[in-house]
Amino acid sequence: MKTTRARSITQEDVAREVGVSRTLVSFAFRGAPGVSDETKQAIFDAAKLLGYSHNAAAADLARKQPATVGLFLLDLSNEVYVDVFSGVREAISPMKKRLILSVSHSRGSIDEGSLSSLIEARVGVIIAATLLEPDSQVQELSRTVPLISVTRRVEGVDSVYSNNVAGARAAVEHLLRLGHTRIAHVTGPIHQGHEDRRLTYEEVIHKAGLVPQVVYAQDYTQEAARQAADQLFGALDRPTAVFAHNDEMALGVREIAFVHGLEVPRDLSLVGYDDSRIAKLHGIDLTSVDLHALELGRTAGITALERLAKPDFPVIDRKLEPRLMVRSSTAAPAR
Amino acid sequence: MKTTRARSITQEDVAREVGVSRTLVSFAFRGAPGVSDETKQAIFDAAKLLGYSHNAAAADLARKQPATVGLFLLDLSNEVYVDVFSGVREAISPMKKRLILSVSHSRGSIDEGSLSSLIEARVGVIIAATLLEPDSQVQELSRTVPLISVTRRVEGVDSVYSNNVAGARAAVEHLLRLGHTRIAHVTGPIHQGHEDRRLTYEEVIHKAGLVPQVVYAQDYTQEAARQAADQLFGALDRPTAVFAHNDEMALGVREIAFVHGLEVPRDLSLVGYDDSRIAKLHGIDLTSVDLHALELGRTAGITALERLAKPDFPVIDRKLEPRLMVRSSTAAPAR
DNA sequence: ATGAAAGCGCTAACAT
DNA sequence: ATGTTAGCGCTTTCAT
Repeated sequence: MKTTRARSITQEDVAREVGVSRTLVSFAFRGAPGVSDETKQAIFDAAKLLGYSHNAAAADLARKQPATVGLFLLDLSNEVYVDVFSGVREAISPMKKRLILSVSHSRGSIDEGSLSSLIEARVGVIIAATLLEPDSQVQELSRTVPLISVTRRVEGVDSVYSNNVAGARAAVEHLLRLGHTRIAHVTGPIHQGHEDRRLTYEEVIHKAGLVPQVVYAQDYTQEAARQAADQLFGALDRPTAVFAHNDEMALGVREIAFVHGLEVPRDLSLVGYDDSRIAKLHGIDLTSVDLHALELGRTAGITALERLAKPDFPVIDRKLEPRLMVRSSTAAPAR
Repeated sequence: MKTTRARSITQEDVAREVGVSRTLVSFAFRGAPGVSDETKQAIFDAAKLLGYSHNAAAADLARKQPATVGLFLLDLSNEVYVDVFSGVREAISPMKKRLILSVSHSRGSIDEGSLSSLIEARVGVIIAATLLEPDSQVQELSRTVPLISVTRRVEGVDSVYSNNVAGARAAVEHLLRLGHTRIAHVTGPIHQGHEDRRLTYEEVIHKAGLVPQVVYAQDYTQEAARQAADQLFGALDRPTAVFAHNDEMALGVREIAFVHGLEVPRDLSLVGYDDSRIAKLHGIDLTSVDLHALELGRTAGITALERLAKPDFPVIDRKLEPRLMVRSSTAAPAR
């Protein structure tokens, strides 16, 4: 039943069928002015008849400047990135830009291939959420292709991000206010540009006259957090509260705490970050910092469009303010 | 600080720099035989020096048959599709195929654009999870480009799917065995090829001498389910158990049940479908049918590769068997 | 091992 | 309103 797909139907074929030049066909398909309604209709009819479909690769090649936005996402199983995607698409789809997606292969370490696949696709601009590379590499990349860094501010590079210092501060202060004195922080490996939450945690804890306790997981996923947090709950003076780098990690901590017989919030207060849908579920009710991922995506999309239009515009820097969402995963420590 | 990006560096530039023909450069980059190690090295060096990067659009155009796999995903906020993605990539990445992603715009209705964007990108094969179009349209599409339908069997089209009849039967029979007599089913709109779960539910319920109660939500999302299931819990003889089309919808039902003051499983037993990570969380513990989404993706990836290699091979049909995962969201009804 | 040359399907001046 | 023409950057016979 498979028909042989020899040579594909081209605009030339359509032109011949209608009896016009290929230019008209090209014009018609791009809605360019200067084609009579009559011929336009004839062209569309013939195209449908012949089964013509536009060849984006050829068009991209012929066109001088690319009409494509590349979106790099770190990890699809973290809902934040799905939200960023939705936001970007929302912002971009009204324009006639194509959006091509690239998802990182590695969840906690540096990833080369995903970015270069975008570059090879000759996108006009790359929106990247989240880059783990050091600033210098990001800056270098942005010299090759216009780049919008999302969820992370990079000096000299268009950046759309959330105020992580404010978010982390709100989270930790919330726990302090509840009366916790042994508050741990669970995070991923150290990467430049991703230290605000941890550093703020350490600072606030210090200022309160307490001792910070940071656990580094292998990456930023639920699984890694679960594994890393295990050590936390074996000791006698285990923490009574944990501030996790993100909701996924908070969920991992929550699972392993349960394995140790600890209930949230009775035995352990837990704060996440991202305010994902899961955090809001009854039975999870995770206190979390909302960084407005969808809005981050929208803003990044708009920024990308602006950058595409004005390559020489000064560096754009957009910071959103997060919001602590208090739920029942946090409470005063048992005494 | 933005440097002007005039004309991009081409193989021609590299060739000139090294003092060879562009053929050699092309050969070198594709690892084609017939280039001395010496010149190959010189070419790579020059490429790096000039900042050359391969142009995929141009290559695709010049190459006769495309080396790209297109993947269509219905909804990224449903973890099943993220798993399918992971599986597909896992299967495909060892080969040198590129993978391009397209995510549906509409979550519960038919979506034209996303598929055509894949066709316009001239992919060699499309893996689609999940297509909502009627069989006839899917079959027609598969005549344009080789198509692998995932999570749904379509006659005459390569299909990789799970046995939904067995899965739904296991789910409903589990509830019957617990003693439930008022079991409702919450699902999305009626689409050809997506009725196995509902039909099986109805059949099993009927055979048990009970009355089926089906609620149709606007699409297959948590939000839609929440909204649609509201009516379920107002009535006096409300169901004591709900079998949802998927985990997302089950979660939606769970939330609205809670709003009505119902606890799971005390007042309501709940069965989902997909066995996503959320289902496994402590506090959620959702009984669910595992359809092995990751494996579905892997299998689809392999199938796509096979189809690419042998366009005229007979239609491939691969069915996986699901598994009911019983957790504490289901219990005997209160009496 | 290396090179010359044709052409992939399309866009975009530039003509008419 | 319509047609002519010259590429875009690459792959790929076919020569040498």
